[in-house]
Amino acid sequence: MEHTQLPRVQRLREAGHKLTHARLTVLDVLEHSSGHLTSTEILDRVNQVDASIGRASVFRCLDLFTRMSFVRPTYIDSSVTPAYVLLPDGHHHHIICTRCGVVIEFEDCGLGDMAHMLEDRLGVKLAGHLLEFYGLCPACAAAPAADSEDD
Amino acid sequence: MEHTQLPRVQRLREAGHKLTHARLTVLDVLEHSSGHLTSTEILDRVNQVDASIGRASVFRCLDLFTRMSFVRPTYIDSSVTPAYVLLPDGHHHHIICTRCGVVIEFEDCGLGDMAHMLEDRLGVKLAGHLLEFYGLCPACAAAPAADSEDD
DNA sequence: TTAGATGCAAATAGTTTGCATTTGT
DNA sequence: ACAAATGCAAACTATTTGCATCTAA
Repeated sequence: MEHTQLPRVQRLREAGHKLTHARLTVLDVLEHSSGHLTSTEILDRVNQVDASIGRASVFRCLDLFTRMSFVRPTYIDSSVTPAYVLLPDGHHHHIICTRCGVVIEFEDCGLGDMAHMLEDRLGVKLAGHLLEFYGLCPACAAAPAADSEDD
Repeated sequence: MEHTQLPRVQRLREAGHKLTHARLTVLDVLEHSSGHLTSTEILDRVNQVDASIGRASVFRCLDLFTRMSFVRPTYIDSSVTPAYVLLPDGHHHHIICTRCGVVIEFEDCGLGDMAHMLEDRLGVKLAGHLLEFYGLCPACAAAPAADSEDD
């Protein structure tokens, strides 16, 4: 299992954190994910890769990564467990299919402008944003409806 | 304890839900809050008002209210428990101050256009979206830095 | 070498469920 | 009156902690 040496790894090191196997593995799992995983899913995938990594360590990683802004726990639906959204350096956001769960990423978002307008109008100083659309992916949109929709 | 007869109560009734004491109390607590409370805080306040209301009912209310879009569970910081943010009637989004945690709501978002463009371009069918900006509220932006920005 | 990080498993929290009873309509 | 909702308490799930050991630097 090779751990892609992305900037995040550098950031970890520069912040004085050891580049341990557990951390690299969790990071790897996150970076190879759709961008949205619950703690349970992460736990699961990490253990698939290396069953010797303890649950506690995974949570500790998640906590560290949240603190380092690698990731942000979010509530997508009313589920009990938060989804950890990997905060990308670049600006790509996603569309989550509410039926099959597929995540479609897109980069172009006009939010830079919007952010500036908000800063201007509200006096805030914005640093980042999270944009997610919910709906049906092309496949599910084409498939015959199975349940009621909500707007 | 009088329960302010806001539209939400009507909405409950119209959706065919009974206006029970538990529901009205939880709603009341939410509506008299700063706008974001954790389940534990809600539980707590509800019991302060009426200790006979069970925890389960509070969770059931929270669930119902989430489903009715009265409230949205959100992660403000990396805390374990979600904060239930009371959603105003209109379609709106928010800016979360990463320093003091205040939530500033705004309504105007050009996402309708963006959504249409995405539907067109990607073949998806969008139903909703979540937009959150992170940054500093006017007060925090103005205040002298108190601690390091990054750990 | 040495402090920081880990894994384990037990302890805690947070949330849900089943069911008899109560309550809103 | 009747179905929906409740309260209780037990069942569950998710997360954290203490501590001896291990490992990255």
